[in-house]
Order: sequence, then C-alpha cells, then structure tokens
Amino acid sequence: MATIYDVAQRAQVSPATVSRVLNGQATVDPDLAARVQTAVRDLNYRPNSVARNLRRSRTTLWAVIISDVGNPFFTALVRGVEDVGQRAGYSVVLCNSDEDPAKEARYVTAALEDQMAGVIISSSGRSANVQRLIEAGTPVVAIDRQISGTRVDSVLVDNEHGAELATAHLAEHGYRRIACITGPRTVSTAVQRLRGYQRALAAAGLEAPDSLVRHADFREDGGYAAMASLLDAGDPPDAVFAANNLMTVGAVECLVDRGVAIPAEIGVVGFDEIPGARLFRPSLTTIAQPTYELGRTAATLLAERIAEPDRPPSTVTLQTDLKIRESSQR
Amino acid sequence: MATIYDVAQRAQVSPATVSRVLNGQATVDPDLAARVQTAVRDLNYRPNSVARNLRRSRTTLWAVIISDVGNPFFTALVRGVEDVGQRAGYSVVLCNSDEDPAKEARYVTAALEDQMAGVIISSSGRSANVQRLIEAGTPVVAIDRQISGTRVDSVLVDNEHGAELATAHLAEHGYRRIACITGPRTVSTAVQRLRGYQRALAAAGLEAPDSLVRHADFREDGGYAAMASLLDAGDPPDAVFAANNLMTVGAVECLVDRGVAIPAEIGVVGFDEIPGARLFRPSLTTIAQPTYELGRTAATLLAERIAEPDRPPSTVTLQTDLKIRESSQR
DNA sequence: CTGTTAGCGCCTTCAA
DNA sequence: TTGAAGGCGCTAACAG
Repeated sequence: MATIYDVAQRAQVSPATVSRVLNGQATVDPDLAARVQTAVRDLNYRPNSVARNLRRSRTTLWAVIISDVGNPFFTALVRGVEDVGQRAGYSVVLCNSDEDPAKEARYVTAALEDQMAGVIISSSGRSANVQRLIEAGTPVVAIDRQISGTRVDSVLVDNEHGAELATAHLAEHGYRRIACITGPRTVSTAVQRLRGYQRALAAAGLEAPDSLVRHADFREDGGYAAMASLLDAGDPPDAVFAANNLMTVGAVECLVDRGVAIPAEIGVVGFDEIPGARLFRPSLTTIAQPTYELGRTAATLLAERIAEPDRPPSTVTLQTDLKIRESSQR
Repeated sequence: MATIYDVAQRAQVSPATVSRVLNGQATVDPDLAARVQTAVRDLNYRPNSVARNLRRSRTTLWAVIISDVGNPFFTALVRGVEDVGQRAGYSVVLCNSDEDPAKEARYVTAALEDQMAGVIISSSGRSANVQRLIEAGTPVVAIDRQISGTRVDSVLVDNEHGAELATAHLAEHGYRRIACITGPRTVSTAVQRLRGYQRALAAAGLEAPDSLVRHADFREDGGYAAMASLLDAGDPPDAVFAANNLMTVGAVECLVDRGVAIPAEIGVVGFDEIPGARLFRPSLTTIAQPTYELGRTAATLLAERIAEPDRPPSTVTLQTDLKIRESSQR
C-alpha cells in the first residue's frame, strides 16, 4: 500500500501538505493541492485510518451491545443507531451479549482496548460493565434498559405505563384472571413492565397473586414454557400479558398447539410490536415501541456527549402506543 | 490511560518484557511475569489495540455489508457471522447498503481505510466494489448473492432449484396462472429465482407471459405494490410466487386488504422463511433457507482465507427446503 | 503557506 | 532470557 510519503514524493511536496489537502484543514496553494490530488489518484492512495486513529487518539467506531440482533426489536434499534452514526462518520460494531454478563464484559473490554469512540448498551443487568466504561472516560448511552446506581445518558421507553395500558385494556374487555409473563429479574424492563401490570390490576380491583406471574428469558421458547406452566397450574388465567415480542409469539404458539381459543378463552396482549402482527391468527394486540427512534435518539445523544463530554447526563423517555387488534377482545 | 511503559516502570522491567508477558510469546522468567501481571492489575492497564494494529499492520475487524439488517434473513446471517467471528477473535462491523451501490462503495472504502481483516458482502449488483477489495488484497467472501466475473469465495443457496420447487408445488395444487414477484434485475438472487420459476412453468406445460412477472425492490411495500399491480392487470393470476420474505408479507397484506381469499382464490408461496409464518392467517408456505448456517459458513471461509490467502477460491452452495403450509393448498 | 520533526503505543528484530 | 531501539503511517507543533 502506498503511504502518505509516496504521495508526497510524487507530488513534490511534504507529507504535511498531503495531510492538509486530505483533511481540508489549513489553506493550501491550489497548485499544490491539485498535484496532491493527482498523485493520490495515480497511486490509488487511501489513508490508513489505523495510523490516523493512533495519532489522533480517537477512532470512528461505536459499539452497540445488545442481547440479540435476532430480535426484531434490537434490529430496528441498531438500524436507527447505524443511520445516525453513519451520517456522523461512525461505523457500528455489533455485539450480541445473549443476556450473558460475562459476554457483555468481554465486549466492554474490547471496546476499551479498541479505543472505541462510544458505546450504546442495553445491559443485561449488572451495572459494573457500564461503570468500567465511564471510569475509562468512554462515552456511553444506555438504551432500552436502565443502569442502576450510575448517572449515564439514557434512552428508555415508559415501560410501566405501557404495561399498565396493556393490562387495563384486558381488564376493560372483561378478563379477570390476567397473567403476566415477564423477563429476567435482573433486567429493568422486565421489572418495570411487571410493576405496570400490577398497578393496573390494583386499579381495576383485580387480584394479582404470584401464581399468575412467570419470569422467563425474553425468548420465544421461554414464553412458550411459561404459557404452558400457567395453563397447567391449578387455576389457569383467562388472559395473559407478555412482556416482550418473542415471548408473546411463544405464548401464542403454545395456545395454538393446545387448541386454546384466542381471544375467546384467553386474551393476549404483547409488549413490543411484532412484525406481521396484523397477519397473525388472530391478529395480536400489542404495545408498540418507537424502536427505530430509540436507536436514533441514543445515537444522537452519543454524538452530543462525544462533542461535549462534560455536560450533565440526560434521560429521554419515549412513549408507547397500544395497538388494539383481535387477540384481546372477546 | 496507562501505557506499556507505565507497566514496565512499575514492574521494573523493559516494555519488551511486558509485551512478551501479555502476548504469551517467548518464555519469560516467572518472577518477572508475576511482577508484570501485578503491575497490569494495579494500573488497570489495557493494551491499546490501535497501536498494536498499526504495528502489526492487521486488525481484528470484519465488515459485513448487507442491504438491510431490518430484514430477518440478513439478521440471521449476521448472527451466524458474528458467532463464528467472535470465537476467532474478530468483531463485526455492520454495514447496511440499502441496495444502493454508492452506499456500498462508501463502506468498501471504509473497510479499506480501516484495514479491516476481511469483508463479507451481499452485493447490490455491480462487481466493481468487490473488485476493489480483491485488488487491495483484502479477504472477501460473497454471501447470498453471486459476484459475476470475479473469482471469489462464495456461500450461496440453490436459488433456481428453490424457486422451481415453489412454483412446481403451486402447479401441482392446480394453480394455472402463476405469477412471480421477483427482485431487482441487478441482483443475482432475483434473476435466479425468476429463472427457476420459469423453468418450473415450462416443465408443467404452463405459460409464462411477461405480464405475470413483476420486478420489485425486495421490500414489503414493493411486494404490496407488485401484488396490487398484478390484481389490477387484465387477467389476474390465481397464484403468486414471491421471491423473498418481505415481498411475500407485502403481497399477502395486499391480498388481505382487498379481501382476496388465500389459498382459495390465490395461492401463495414465498422464498425465504418468515418469522411466525406458522401463526399467519393463513399460514404461509415458504422455501426455507439455512440463513444462520449461511453466515457461519461465510465466516468460516473468511477465516480460512485470512489464514491461507493464496488458496483457490471456493463456492459453497446450500440447499433450500419447501415448507408446505396452508397458503398454497386449495 | 509550506516543510521539518517528533511522537501516538506497541511489537520485534537485534544484540547482549 | 532480557533490554535497547527502530519504525508501523499519520498528524500537529513549530519553524521558516
């Protein structure tokens, strides 16, 4: 590969001048600039950004740490981050943690070693990983999931309110034994959605026994198993609120497999939109989140923090939207 | 940040020794090694991989260039790449080209400038971008879509055969005017799937007039519009083969909106599996592709090429699988 | 406006 | 087995 010295030599100028031309910094004599441009083309020269990054001691990479890019929720979010990042000159490194704090920790280490310009993280629980980033001075934005005990830029949705809407909606449609399939106890969204569910039940004067609550893993199989467990329990529910998209699909699959009629025998509302929810049988009522916007907002916050590292952290909370379809109305 | 010199000083050794300890290269006196380890911990030292990469003139990044991570097909594929890559010590940089060759070119430039260790690309048509990578000596693997006129490691599926299966299946179920919604003319998969469709029609002794073929953009809206256009044409089809997942969903939405009964009035088969296809109304018959395996295979090929740059390029073709469900059987 | 020079942090020969 | 030293390619002071 040609280096900046090769270009300089061919253009009969100094490497510094080549650098200036390429970076459009200081003003350079048009003649020299033209010679440089020609030499660049002739040699098919491309600046080596590794060297540039070392010299400038900064990079143009963002890490996005999520639990699973296979989940359309995170997909849309990543897409939002990438669109904003690309425009600002950053590339996005994808990190699937699989809800495993150890794997998450490895990615944080990598982000640190690679001197990444920033990190957007939907953390699988422990705040220690985020702490390490902050201590190292790496700009961080928490997305979707809150970081406890640490002040950090955050982009969240109003989970509790969304869950409340979903549950209240079921209560209004006459369901009385409303169950909840939520996520892992360590994940803030799971806790908040459970709380919203409980609040709505209390407001509707309905009971909320622990026997109607399941903690699953935010995955399809987990939703399936949780639904099965609810059906097999002594006094099965007549409705279920599932706290994320994949678990909703799993729960519905379980109901279909067992021949339980939706919404006649069991009403269903899911948190987070499901691609094609409209074409499901029956179509699924969901709490829609602004996923793409979530990503865009986080990326914007990250860019701002990089530009202005000392400003106080801010939290943006986006709203959810109840999409009423067939699965919740009998 | 602490540097290797800080560690050396604290451990009373030379930077070279620290480097040796950290990289497990040459044998180092256990006493010294222990001192180094302690110093590393005390200073919370992390090697700067930007500097390391410059020195070694290689990086641990792979670019994965796809058209849209919002498409579950690419999501699964990326996931496969990341799982293999991570195990081999590589991080994955996500690049959405949006089927735009210019955007794709920008990512190729970035991959070149960032000295990426390798690129996995599902190219939006022109082979020039791949050519640039090859000329620069960057290891490349083509995935999903073929690169014409260039010998390059490739991981593909048997598109023509898959499309043939889909179309023959419709013919066997008594459909006679079978339409095809395929992708852009520049994309190899679109061309091959169209060819498979035509072959199957010929084999079944059915006509294949151009009026039954639409070229859309591989997206949901495109599928919707293409379906609408087919319905509005003089002599509408009694079945449709849609050449990718999102267009299938779009086509079905169009049929639902217009009250056209599936599979009674129109039979539907889609290429590529759709998450939740089983829960759709009606459930959708599809040609399933081994998406995750596609990604894993490409990543494995890339790792092998990096290890052995001069070996001849190889092409792996994976098979598809017809998943018969309700939408194609009247 | 342009060139010279030093050094970002690390690894790796080379010599001891 | 260990240390000294050079240089990966680039940019940013500093001179001129």
